[in-house]
Amino acid sequence: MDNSTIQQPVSSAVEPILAAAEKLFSEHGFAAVSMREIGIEARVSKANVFHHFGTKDKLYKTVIQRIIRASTELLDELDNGEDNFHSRLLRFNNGHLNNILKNSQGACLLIQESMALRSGHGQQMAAELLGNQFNRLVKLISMGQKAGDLRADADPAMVACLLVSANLFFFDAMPVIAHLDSVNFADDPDKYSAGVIDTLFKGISAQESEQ
Amino acid sequence: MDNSTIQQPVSSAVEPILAAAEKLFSEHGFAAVSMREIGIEARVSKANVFHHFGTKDKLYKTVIQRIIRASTELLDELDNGEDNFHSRLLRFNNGHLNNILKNSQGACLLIQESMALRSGHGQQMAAELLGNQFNRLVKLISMGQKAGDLRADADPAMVACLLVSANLFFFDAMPVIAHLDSVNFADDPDKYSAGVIDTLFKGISAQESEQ
DNA sequence: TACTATACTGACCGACCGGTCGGTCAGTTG
DNA sequence: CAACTGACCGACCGGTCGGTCAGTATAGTA
Repeated sequence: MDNSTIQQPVSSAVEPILAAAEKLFSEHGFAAVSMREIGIEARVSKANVFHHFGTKDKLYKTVIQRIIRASTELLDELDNGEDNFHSRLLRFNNGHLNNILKNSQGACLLIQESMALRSGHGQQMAAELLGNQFNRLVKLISMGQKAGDLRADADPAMVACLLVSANLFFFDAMPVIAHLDSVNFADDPDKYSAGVIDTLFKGISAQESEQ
Repeated sequence: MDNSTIQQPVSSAVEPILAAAEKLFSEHGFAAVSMREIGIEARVSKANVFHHFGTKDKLYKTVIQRIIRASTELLDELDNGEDNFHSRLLRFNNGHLNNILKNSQGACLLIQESMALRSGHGQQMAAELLGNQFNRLVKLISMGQKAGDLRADADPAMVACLLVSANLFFFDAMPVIAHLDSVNFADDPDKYSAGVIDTLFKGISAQESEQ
């Protein structure tokens, strides 16, 4: 048969279940979502969810691993290009932010997971992902520093912290901040990202050279 | 009687219940904590928890309001002092970070609450608090800008974003980042805070004046 | 045709949930 | 002394939880 459905890896129900679980877990957290609700969202019986994933924990870990895989794949596409340091950092930062915004459900779940929740269902997996992304950014910054594009006394890890934290902040605090009249970049991620890079490059001090 | 117990506002059980609820909610989230567990943690019967707080939702909102009150009180102490802009910003940022670290349970709860969880048990309260703190910081930065201590083309709200996000990032991602060998400020909040201010003031660009 | 493996379901289980109930007890008031 | 109050508890309620199981539907194989 030459239908458009070329391959269906395991079963037609697995993917809807994973999508429903990712949506509900990210919206309400692990404990607040029941297997019955996931089955309803995926138009499948609760028993079938258990049939495919065994336990609630296994389903959750599968969801997290799927998010991590998608996230790293998206990030790999950003490693190409040989332009100068400033524009490359801008591309990386913009891509990182848009990556977060694109699948906000997954990002929400990973942030939940990386927080101090001691239960740690998938905590170490999230930690590994964030660590990898962070190291990659630090390496990029260090390269720019050795090439002379970045002042020598700046700490690459500190710069990476400022960049990543700015993006995470945009994602999960901007809905709260947006209504303040002092903020005019709430609805434009690209503008925000560019502003972050610009502010970070030029610094905020009034005197041009103090030493 | 002139005991040391001068006044006990309502009951001897209310405070332990609130403390237990704040601890458990921040560690595991709203849905993952049962009223029975809160009672056990507070060494009180579950029925007594309901006696004092009515419902689980009311207890949760009480906990959040208590955190918000404590947070704003701690922040009020930072508004004094008339030193120059740089050191004042340093003081504010350092105080903000230490404030978060001091009652990390409350901060954890507020961050959970301000995230995209659509349920919104105490979301608007958390949003109000974050908005107030943010506005206060923007005002401080604007004052420094008008006084000439800050370059005129910088956006105060953007600078505030960078500062607040850096602190939040330290709080909830540093346990994950700390193990990377590129990071050497993980266990010293003061050093981190000073580094953030320093990097932000001087900028990261190599050329001293590009215009 | 019969056999087998897998997807799938409704019915069901014990445990626990948020919340309520009747009732005990110490302290206060008159 | 009785009357009353609020803190407090064990027992219980209807309902939902994660998880199991017997049985059906379906497709491939021989």
